[in-house]
Amino acid sequence: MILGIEFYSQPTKQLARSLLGTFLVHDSPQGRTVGRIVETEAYLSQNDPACHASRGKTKRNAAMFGPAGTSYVYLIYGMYYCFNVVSGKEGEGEAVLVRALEPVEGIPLMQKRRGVENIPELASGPGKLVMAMGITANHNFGCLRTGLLKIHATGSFESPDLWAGGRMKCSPRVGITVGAELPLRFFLDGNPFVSRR
DNA sequence: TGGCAGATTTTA
DNA sequence: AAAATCTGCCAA
Repeated sequence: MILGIEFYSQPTKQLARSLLGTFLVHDSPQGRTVGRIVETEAYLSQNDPACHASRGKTKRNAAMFGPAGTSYVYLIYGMYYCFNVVSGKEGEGEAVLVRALEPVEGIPLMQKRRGVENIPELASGPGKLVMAMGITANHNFGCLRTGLLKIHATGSFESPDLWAGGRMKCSPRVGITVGAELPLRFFLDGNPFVSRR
C-alpha cells in the first residue's frame, strides 16, 4: 500500500519516526529494488542551523521547500548523493534524511550497482542507499506518491525478510557540527543494517 | 573572487 | 588518516 498525503503531512519529527519500518521502493528500468527504512534524521525549519533550508532557498535546496512527499536529492562533498523526504508545510523547508535501509528485494541489482557483495554494506549509509536503489539527481523534486520511487507502508515482497528487529531509539545526528546536540536521529537499536562508523 | 566547510565513502 | 571534488557562504 502506497502511503498517502496524510502520512507525509505529519510533523517532521513524528514523520522521521513513522518512516522507520516502511519500504522504499524503486521500479527502475533495470528492475525493482526494495529496502526497509531503519534509520532517519529530521531537519527542521526553526532553531536548526544544520538544516539546509536554514539560510533560505538556493538552487540546490529548492526541492526542500516543495510540498510534503516530495523527494529532495542533493550532492554532498561533491561525490555522493543523499535522499530526503520533504515534510512540513509547502515553503517551510523541512525534510527527513533517510540514512539506512535493510535490503529486501532486488538484492542482486543492489550488489551490481554498489560493486559490493556483503548485504549489510549495501545500504547502511545515506550515500550507499542512494547507489543501491539507483536514485539519481533526476529524482530531485519527484513525487513519492505518484512516481517510480515511492514508499509503501507494508508489502509482500518476494525475497526472504531479513528483518532483524530492534527497538526504536533516538540520538544526536551524524556528521554535523552545528546543532549537533539535538536528538533528531531515529533508528532501530541493534539492527545490523543501521549506518556505522 | 578565493578559501573553506560540509547531512560521505573508500582506500592506504 | 586522507583523498575525491561540488555548492554556497563569508571575508577580502
